[in-house]
Amino acid sequence: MTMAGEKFQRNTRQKAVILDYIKACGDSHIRAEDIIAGLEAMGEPVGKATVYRFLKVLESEGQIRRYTISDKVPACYQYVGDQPGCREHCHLMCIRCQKLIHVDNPCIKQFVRETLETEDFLIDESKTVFYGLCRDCRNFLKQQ
Amino acid sequence: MTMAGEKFQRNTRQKAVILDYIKACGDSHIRAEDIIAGLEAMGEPVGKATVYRFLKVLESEGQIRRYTISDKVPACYQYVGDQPGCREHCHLMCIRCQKLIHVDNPCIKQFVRETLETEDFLIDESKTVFYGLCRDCRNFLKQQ
DNA sequence: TTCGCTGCAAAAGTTTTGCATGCAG
DNA sequence: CTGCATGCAAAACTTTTGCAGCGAA
Repeated sequence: MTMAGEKFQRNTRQKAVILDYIKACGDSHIRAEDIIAGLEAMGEPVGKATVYRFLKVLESEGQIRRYTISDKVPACYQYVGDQPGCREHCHLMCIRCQKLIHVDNPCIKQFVRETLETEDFLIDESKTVFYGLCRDCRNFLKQQ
Repeated sequence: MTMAGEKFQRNTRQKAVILDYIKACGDSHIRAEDIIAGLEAMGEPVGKATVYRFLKVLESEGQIRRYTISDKVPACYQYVGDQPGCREHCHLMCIRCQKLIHVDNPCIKQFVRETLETEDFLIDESKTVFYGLCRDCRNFLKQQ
């Protein structure tokens, strides 16, 4: 018997190794291709379609987060975990070195409140990524 | 004889109608496909490759801005004009209906300033997309 | 007469889907 | 048994590229 909105999920070797692999990557951002190649190298090959399908499930469950840095680069994924507290902040990402910085700024909280009032739009702050250039990369580019 | 970094550009009918079309769209975001279809409908057909190639040129010149809202949706373009920065803004996107809303909020400007000071991180506000649910979609989900 | 520009088709590259088979429950 | 899951290949889709011919300067 399944609940209304969610589909019953079977436990398979493939799902287990995919999730383990993502968890083992910690804070770093990995692409679907990394998972496929990594599991292949570990002697636990999983089909490409299976990986993409399960990534969608994990994302909809909130277990992982999907980042679209740009459309020139494949999407990246990151393990979030079950603790809801870690979702209450947004991120800065450097478009050059892909460094990720956590941000918890009152301006953003205020903006989220205002947007709900003025636009009637409920922002999910945890999905927010600000793109730009970090200090190191700006210095590097200056020297070019 | 061309300057160091820039390539000499020839004036052609295609470039003229493409740029005119983008300008005529004003503030709205248009996709490459919109331009191709629009010009086709106007009796000024331009090849797909030509459109994409010229869009890249216009973007590198700063005449238009390119938005990658998500990789589920094609890139959008907008005319900027001669005063880059004057239309700097970010976006709200509904994760259910994919509606896009323009936002020009002082909280965000403030956040961008603070982030440059405290994190030494230079945010490109125009690349920012806040994801969430619009009023219509929240009402729809409530009724489920 | 240059040599950048155009347009078509094909390629590139990530993500999705159809379908036959496999296997968890 | 049931029917969701898997894996392969093909498709879907946006964007890029190769190339022969065109045309602006």
